[in-house]
Amino acid sequence: MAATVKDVAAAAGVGIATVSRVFSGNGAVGAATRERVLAAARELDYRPSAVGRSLKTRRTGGIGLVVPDVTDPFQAELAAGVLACARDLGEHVVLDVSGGDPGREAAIVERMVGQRLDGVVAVPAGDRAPWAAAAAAGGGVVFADRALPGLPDVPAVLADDAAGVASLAEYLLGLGHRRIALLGAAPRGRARGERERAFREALAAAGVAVDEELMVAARPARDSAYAAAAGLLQSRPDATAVLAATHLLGEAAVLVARELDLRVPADVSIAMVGDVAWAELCDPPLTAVARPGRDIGYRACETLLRDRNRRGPAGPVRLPAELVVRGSCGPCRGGRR
Amino acid sequence: MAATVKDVAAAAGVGIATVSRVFSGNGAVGAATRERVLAAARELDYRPSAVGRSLKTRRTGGIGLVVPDVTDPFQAELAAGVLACARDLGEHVVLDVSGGDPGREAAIVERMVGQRLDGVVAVPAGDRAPWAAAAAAGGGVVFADRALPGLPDVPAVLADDAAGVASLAEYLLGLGHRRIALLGAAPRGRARGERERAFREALAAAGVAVDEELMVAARPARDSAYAAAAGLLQSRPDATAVLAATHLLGEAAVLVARELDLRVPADVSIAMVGDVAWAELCDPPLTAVARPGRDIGYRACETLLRDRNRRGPAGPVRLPAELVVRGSCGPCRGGRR
DNA sequence: GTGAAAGCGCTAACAG
DNA sequence: CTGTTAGCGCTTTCAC
Repeated sequence: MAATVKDVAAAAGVGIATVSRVFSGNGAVGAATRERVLAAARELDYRPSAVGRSLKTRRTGGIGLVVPDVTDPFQAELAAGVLACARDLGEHVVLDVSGGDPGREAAIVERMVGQRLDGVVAVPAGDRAPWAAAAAAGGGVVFADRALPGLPDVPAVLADDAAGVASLAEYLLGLGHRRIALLGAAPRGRARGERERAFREALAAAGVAVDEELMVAARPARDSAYAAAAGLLQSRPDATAVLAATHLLGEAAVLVARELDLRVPADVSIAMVGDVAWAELCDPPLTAVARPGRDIGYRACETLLRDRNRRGPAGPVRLPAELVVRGSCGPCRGGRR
Repeated sequence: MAATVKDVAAAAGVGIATVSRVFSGNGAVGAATRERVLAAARELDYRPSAVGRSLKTRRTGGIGLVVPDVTDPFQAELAAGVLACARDLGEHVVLDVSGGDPGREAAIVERMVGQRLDGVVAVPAGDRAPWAAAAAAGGGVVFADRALPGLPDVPAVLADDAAGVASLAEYLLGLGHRRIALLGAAPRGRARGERERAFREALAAAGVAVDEELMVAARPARDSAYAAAAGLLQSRPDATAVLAATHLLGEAAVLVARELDLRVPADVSIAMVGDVAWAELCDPPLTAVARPGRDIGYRACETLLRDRNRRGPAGPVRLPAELVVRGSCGPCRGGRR
């Protein structure tokens, strides 16, 4: 049984309030008394209970972090950023993964609210209801990496993917490519994402017509990504460059290209959004847009904890994404056919 | 201000105990009364406070997880396993990263004990003091992925690296290699790790003498790994195979080999311990020993939560590591010189 | 500077 | 079945 203030007070021959003062730092305590208390505490191996304290102060000193999948390198970076900021600000972090499932996410958020965490940073799965509820319940919420439409009051910290994709598209265009495929477009009928919009705009700005068959959709899973890449590379040998919208899609493109014995970049140029560790290891190293996952996490946590009072800026914060040129893109040579 | 049992009780016209019974599930409540309580709760947007409950029940329903770096793919897998098990058992997880720094780790553990978590799963940084203290304070501790000598009472769930390295070494030996370098041996004078011992034993069993200059040490950081790999590959062109003890070292070997224009596996065979995503993406795909990170995490958490009572087995649990043969190792062709 | 007492939100006897 | 009561460990007035 762990020792309590009461035990320490008794052992030190003081009142419990004094013990509290010593450990919470609030209120003045005489030097001699303080020593006696500390000695008694050490003797009893006393550690203040965060639970008791939280009940009284109505603050847990912890925040929640919910991401679809910690195993994803980008999300792991983001988590590391949140953890770093939380440490700097003296908070702890309760982590949970949603698997991208709105139902699971809702349950997680509900639980975190019940835990009375000081707020939660999230890469939301898609459903806005749980977040609206959490915000209504008084818990602070900040989105990271992606925001949800229809929740303008929830601050968001995102990567500037529009700029990132634009610079990548311009780079490809500058290399002479005209038939550039986008791996990871929206399925027919669904709303276009930010990356796709930026891509289309870049083409338009260069006076290049969009070939809708080069806008390939895929679900965010390995098998679907692979199927999409295989379908594209096999059916359109005239495509001279592939811009993968995610690192999963980029991985699929690299794998399929190898399977098909395509030389990169001689037969086809490949680039992707999201600069993960293997980009530098594959042969040739992959050109990519580096998204600042760690910074996004740090900033999101900071926004949650520090900027809670001041009104956030109108619209989400955007952190710059940087084009990292490696060897996977070359001048356009007309495609293979 | 969040609603409390008292508010709900008043609104529903019942006693607070009844409200508690409805939400905690303990004790029977009449159907009609339950409905009234639920209605009142919904009306007030009431959520039971985990803090109040924890104070009373003396259980937080949460565990701690401390790893050196969530950004490491293996540790991320391990974390995912812990998270999965915790979810299955209804616990939440407080995550923190030590950066491999014993001081930081000690502070983290100390805090977690103060939080009255039900236990902690850890990939320990090296210092045993904080863990001894935590165990003494009554918190359960389970090590994952690596154990600390001198703490026999702390259960551990590890990969069977000895078997993994042995099978990898035998594979290389079977390919005819005799001058096999081990990237990631212990520095001169420090105790040999399990992987190194297994490697030496495998050589001995095959009647191959150990060339101490092929046992290369490196700190677990990218720059050090790279330097070690570069030093080895440049100074010993007669080495025909490299066994990297970690994925960081494997990465370094691949990078240096490319830098030096060595063909893999024609000029040198490369293999590593730890099967990360990029192993399949690099060219040629890397042969590796897959360590079951997720299972280790799951099992460690399970051991912490479920098996607390039964005496653990003597010695750590070992989960099998599996050799995944890809294209980076070929028959020995005598080295380059 | 220090102690006594009240109470944070909840659960668990114990009565009724 | 349901209400009353007594704390869980801590912080915080309020007196002294």
